[in-house]
Amino acid sequence: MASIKDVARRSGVARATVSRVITNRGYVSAETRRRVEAAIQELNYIPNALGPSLHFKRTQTLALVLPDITGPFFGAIARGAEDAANRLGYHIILGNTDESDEKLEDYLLFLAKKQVDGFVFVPTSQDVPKTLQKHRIPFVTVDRQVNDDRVDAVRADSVGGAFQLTKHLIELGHRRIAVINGPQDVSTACDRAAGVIRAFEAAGFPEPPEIFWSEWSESLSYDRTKQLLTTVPRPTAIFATNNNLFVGVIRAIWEAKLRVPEDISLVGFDDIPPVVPSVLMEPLFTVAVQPTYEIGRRAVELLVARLEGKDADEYHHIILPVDIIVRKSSGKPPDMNLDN
Amino acid sequence: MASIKDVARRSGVARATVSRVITNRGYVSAETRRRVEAAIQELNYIPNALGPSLHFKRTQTLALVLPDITGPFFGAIARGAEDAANRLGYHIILGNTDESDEKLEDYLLFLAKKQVDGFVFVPTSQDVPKTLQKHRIPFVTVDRQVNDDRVDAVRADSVGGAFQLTKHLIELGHRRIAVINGPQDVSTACDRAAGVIRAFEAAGFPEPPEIFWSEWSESLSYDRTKQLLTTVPRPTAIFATNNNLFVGVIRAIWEAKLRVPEDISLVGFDDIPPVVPSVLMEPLFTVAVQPTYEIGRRAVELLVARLEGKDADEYHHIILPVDIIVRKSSGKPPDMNLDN
DNA sequence: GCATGAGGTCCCTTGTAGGAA
DNA sequence: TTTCCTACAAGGGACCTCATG
Repeated sequence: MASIKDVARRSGVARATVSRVITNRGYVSAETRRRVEAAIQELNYIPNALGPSLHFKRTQTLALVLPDITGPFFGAIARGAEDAANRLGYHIILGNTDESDEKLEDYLLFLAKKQVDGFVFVPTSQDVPKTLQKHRIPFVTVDRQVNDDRVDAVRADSVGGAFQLTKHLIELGHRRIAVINGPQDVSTACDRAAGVIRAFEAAGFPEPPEIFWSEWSESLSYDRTKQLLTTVPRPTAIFATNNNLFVGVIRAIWEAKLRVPEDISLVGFDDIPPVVPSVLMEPLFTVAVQPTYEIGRRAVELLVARLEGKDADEYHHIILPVDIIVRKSSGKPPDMNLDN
Repeated sequence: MASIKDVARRSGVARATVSRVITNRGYVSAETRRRVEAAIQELNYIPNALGPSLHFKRTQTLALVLPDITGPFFGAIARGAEDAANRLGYHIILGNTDESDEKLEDYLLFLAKKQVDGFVFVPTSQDVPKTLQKHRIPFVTVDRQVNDDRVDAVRADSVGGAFQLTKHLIELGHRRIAVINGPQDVSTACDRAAGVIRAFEAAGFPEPPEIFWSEWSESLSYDRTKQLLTTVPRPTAIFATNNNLFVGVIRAIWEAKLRVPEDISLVGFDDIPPVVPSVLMEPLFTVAVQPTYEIGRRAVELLVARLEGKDADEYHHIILPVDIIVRKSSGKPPDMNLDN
């Protein structure tokens, strides 16, 4: 690989002059510039970015570490992040944690060694990872919160989304609403539970609804829902707090041959991916949709702003609104007349 | 950020000694090692990988450049690639091209400056990108072919998949099969057309089926299918050669209120993502499924093998088999009795 | 003031050569 | 001789100072 030295020799100038040509700084005569550019062509010279990185202590590289790039939710976040990074002159290194704390710490450490300028990551626990804490590397959390306010964070309004969905069910007349939720140590699950509870309080109900905590797992959700359908009286509506859980619920409902929404109403967080047009799905699902692409985009923008020293002392929590899309999976409860 | 120099000063030894402690090479007394390790702790020292990268001309970083990380096909490829890279001690920088030649070249050039060790990319045209050709940077193409055999490549068996699907339709009795295909300058589209033609030849039919070339676009596929349904006699089966096209076909069929497979049979390349369990979809689709995760994994393994100098003169074309999953969207043609 | 060259320093780490105990 | 450690160069580039036309 040709280096700046080779170009200098070939064009008969000093290294500094080549540097001046490339960076477009300082005085360079037209003739010299021509000769240098010719040498660059002939040698197929590509400037080595490691030099400047070493010099400026900047690699123009960010790390994006999330549970799993496969799937529409984190996939779209990644795309939003990559687009923003690209626009701002950065590149993105990707890491998948599969929700493992250990894997997350591994990535953080290795990528810190590689001198990435900052991290965008989805927390796998409530704690700020040690590596970041110890080494004061800039970062932005996405999707989930950590138990420290002095961080930059971008996430969707889980509380609001859950509140709206629940309010929607309540307004339709539902009282026995079951919530199939994620793990208790993940902030999005807690927030969605909080939104449900708030909606019940706002409606003046004395008792909060039953909330089932587990993993973000389709099969656990399926099992739980099957069990739930045997209780008497049966819930008139089920709220699944993410995509995976929702699928488990749907499967169980389908198998029980219940009609939606005539026998039971369903609402969920995160939309069904649009690959299969919704026209194919009966019923069409009422959901809260998170602005995934925006989450990724805003996270990178926030991180880059911090890297460039804006608002050095302030921490930003960006909470993006979710869209409530009311479709056909939610309707009046079957026992409305009995209930009231 | 503390550097090796700071550690050396703090522990009262030379830089090289610190290096020996870190890399576990050469002679270091137990006492010196202890002192150095203490200093590393106290200073929160993280070795800067830019140093070794400069020295060894290796960054342990690969680039993955594909059309769009969003969506199940490239998403799974990315995951397979990242897992393999991680296992082999590499990291992955991600780029999205949106099928643009220009964006692809941009990424290649910028990432070459960053000294990535090699590229895995999805070609956006039949030509090997200039940057790679000129600078002899190792690379592996995935999914699509380029018009040069002297490259490493990993892809699924499009010809075979299309052959099998078509054969399946022919065996069911179909003769008027329409193929909704991608652009003529993308190898996967050509290969799938070739597979269809080969199946017709194998069956001893004099005429090949009608193949409609366009973009990988849902809406174009939708338009084309609507038009197609007005022809007399109507095709008895449609083969959509990728996911997007398939969705367009399905939409058009749905709107025309045709029954599948009673009125018309449908087969497609790439499965519908499993987020919505197939139990929800009527009918269940007959498809050729590509081993996406494997494609990504094998591509990175192949690239790393080349980087490490194995088989320096040989080029590997890895063609992975596709799974034909026969479900309910394909059946006997409605006019079977008339036709025969 | 303009245009360049020469030379050095810095960024960080590693490998080699060689000195000292 | 063996063990332990230091000094130096190299790797690629940016930038700065001086000096010289």
